[in-house]
Amino acid sequence: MVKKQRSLQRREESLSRDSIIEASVALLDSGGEDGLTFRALSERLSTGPGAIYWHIADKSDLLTAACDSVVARTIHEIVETTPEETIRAIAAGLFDAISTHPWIGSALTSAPGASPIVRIVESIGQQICQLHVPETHQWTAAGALMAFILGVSSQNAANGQLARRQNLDRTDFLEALSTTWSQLDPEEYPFARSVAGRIRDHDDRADFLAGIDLILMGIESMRLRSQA
Amino acid sequence: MVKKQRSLQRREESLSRDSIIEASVALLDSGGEDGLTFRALSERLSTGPGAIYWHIADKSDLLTAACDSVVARTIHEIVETTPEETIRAIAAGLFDAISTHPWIGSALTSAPGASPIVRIVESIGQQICQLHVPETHQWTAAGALMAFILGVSSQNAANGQLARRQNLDRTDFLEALSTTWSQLDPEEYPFARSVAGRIRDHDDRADFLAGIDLILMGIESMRLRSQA
DNA sequence: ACCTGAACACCGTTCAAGT
DNA sequence: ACCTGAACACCGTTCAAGT
Repeated sequence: MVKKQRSLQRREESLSRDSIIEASVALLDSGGEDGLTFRALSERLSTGPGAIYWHIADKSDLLTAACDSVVARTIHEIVETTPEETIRAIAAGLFDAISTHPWIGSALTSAPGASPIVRIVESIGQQICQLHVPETHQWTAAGALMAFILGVSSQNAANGQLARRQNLDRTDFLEALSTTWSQLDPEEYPFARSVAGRIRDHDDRADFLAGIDLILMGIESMRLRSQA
Repeated sequence: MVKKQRSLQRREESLSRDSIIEASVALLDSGGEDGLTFRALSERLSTGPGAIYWHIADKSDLLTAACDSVVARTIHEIVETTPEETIRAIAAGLFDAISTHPWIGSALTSAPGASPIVRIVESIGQQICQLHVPETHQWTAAGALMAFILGVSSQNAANGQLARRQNLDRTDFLEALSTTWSQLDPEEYPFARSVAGRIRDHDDRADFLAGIDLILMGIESMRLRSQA
């Protein structure tokens, strides 16, 4: 009879916004942006495509909600220490999350002002306040950090997706990119050629965190200057 | 007979990669990302949808090519002065270009390593070299600037598109965003609430350029530190 | 109130057939 | 070599009809 109760409960698990979002995240993770389809989704949830529209407005709503669920979890896991360290932790957490769920990158930039963005702004902004950045500069500092984090992370995720589409691993992909850049016209592309070698064996994540430190240094300079 | 020659010439203008890209940019500008369709494109070029595939690999190729044509034009227009000023000019030029052609933002992030990105890296990198940033840090500096420029510009463009979709102008949109943020839960979102007012009448472009200065300050700190 | 699934109006892409 | 346009295999979304 335990069995009976179990299967009864299971059948009572009706369609809900949360279960739809959970299934969407799974589909996006396994099949990328193209993997999320109302047909694939309804099949996975053993229902019809129309049923989903009772709980979700449209595909954009669905994508933002899926995005928000991952962002919320990521930010929730951050352990707060010093402001600088916490900002680095937020940055690294989002970088890794976007790396594992590459679809987040593009979903975030097409949902400005929506809840996932607000979560990120908030978590960064609270640390900016604790750094004693004057009120008039807080938005500049938080906005710059957020844009940088999302910008680099999305770019990195896009690299990974491109590599996967070409059936290469990360090393082979960077190798190929490095080779292409090193063969560019020396007259027109001296810089790209000169950094081509460095690209081959660089660590995107370390570079990213170095960029964060760069901005933190800039924020410190700004703070000092505005005090003078 | 002049007339005859003219119309003859005009008919001889057959389909070419360039004319396809030009038409694509026009469609993207007027109808956004959804406006670019092989059917709409072939109609505009008075041909069949299949004809386009003779000159272009697929839609992704088409989007990257359209993107590249705008980026190339933008970078070409930059007048070189001091390294810092030139970097600001590149940044402002790209910000404005992405503002006018909002579809560039998402197209750029989904085409990593492709020619438009290389153009941008190159133009920024050349200035970084002139700032006497040590070789080992050049890629970090150029990469950080690029990510920031593309990140903020895309975000800004996405804001504009969202506003347009809601039939609001920029002021009304920021007004609405500010109101939403000011009504957030004070316990959970103190920062977003506190900057809500500042968002209403801020200048995205000025904020963006302030962010660029922030990063330039960070690069200067990095350079000084690595010399010591 | 919530779900079903056929139907509608689209897509990108292919390909035999033309010139 | 280049173009045509019908056809294929999909989409997101709607909506009468069910429970």
